[in-house]
Amino acid sequence: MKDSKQILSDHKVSITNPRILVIEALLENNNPLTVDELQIKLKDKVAKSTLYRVLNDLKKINILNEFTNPENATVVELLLEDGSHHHHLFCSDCGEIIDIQMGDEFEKTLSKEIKRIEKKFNFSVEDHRLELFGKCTDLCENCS
Amino acid sequence: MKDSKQILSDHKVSITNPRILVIEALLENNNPLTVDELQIKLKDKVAKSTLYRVLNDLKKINILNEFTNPENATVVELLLEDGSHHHHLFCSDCGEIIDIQMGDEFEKTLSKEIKRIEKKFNFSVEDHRLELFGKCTDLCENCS
DNA sequence: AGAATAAATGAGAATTATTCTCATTTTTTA
DNA sequence: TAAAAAATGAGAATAATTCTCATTTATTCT
Repeated sequence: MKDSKQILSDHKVSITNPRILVIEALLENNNPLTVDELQIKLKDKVAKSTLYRVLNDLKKINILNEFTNPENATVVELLLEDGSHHHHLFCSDCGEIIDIQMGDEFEKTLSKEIKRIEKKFNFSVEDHRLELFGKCTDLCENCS
Repeated sequence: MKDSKQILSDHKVSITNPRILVIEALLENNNPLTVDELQIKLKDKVAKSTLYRVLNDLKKINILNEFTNPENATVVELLLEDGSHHHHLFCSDCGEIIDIQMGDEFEKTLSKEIKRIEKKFNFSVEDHRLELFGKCTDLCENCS
């Protein structure tokens, strides 16, 4: 597992306990967590206000990805290596969020389409996000 | 323009002034609106609590699509015809949100990938959403 | 059409998520 | 290791959304 202190010093921000704990909580999970879930994991270790502040700090140094689940709750995940472009799969039964990688063919076709959209709307597209919604069929204990 | 009363009666819900006003406000715009923008449009016509209630009513009858913009503000749009599958393009300068249609090739490649993902994660994928983020290059008056 | 019933509304209170304030503590600087 | 700078915790403040309940509006049933 990556070293949270190293991550912080690499990004030239001070190394504090709350930051270490938040990063470690996020590293423990392979998949994204809602702020709620994170709060529970860090109960009695990091104050709520500090948790939000630390999340904003991590956003500022560009190692935190923030988005919302289908219920519009905020979800966060660490983004450590640049080469890890991925998307998300949401289960509407148990709420689990899974990181997925799409094949090269998909990303290539998407790039082509993006070029078309850029011309059509005179836009410069800098990033994209794909979300898949469904149900995890009887794999997980939450889904009866 | 579609008739808001017709829409409501088609869905067997009672026809009330606030509902008509909300639907008309949404019909006026071709593109999605944040709840904020909608609130401003309906100022002094529909109470805030009623606006939220009506939005929930429209969600229940499946004619409202709700999502969030990159700042996590809630965005809504009417979904009237079933055949209008589309995605969204967000401008980070002016906040505009534009409906976009992707070409057939893209949607076909995506379907293939989705099948692969379904097998890999033992999931049943029911829906998907693609979001593109960028800047509208000097087309709109908000973007200097 | 009109009375009775059911549903929806408005105003503001309650709730929830997030940000802010400020006195204290921790980290960094040198 | 002392001084300066930055971060923290606790709770207050703010913002978005939902809830409550008395009143109004729409629907149903003759």
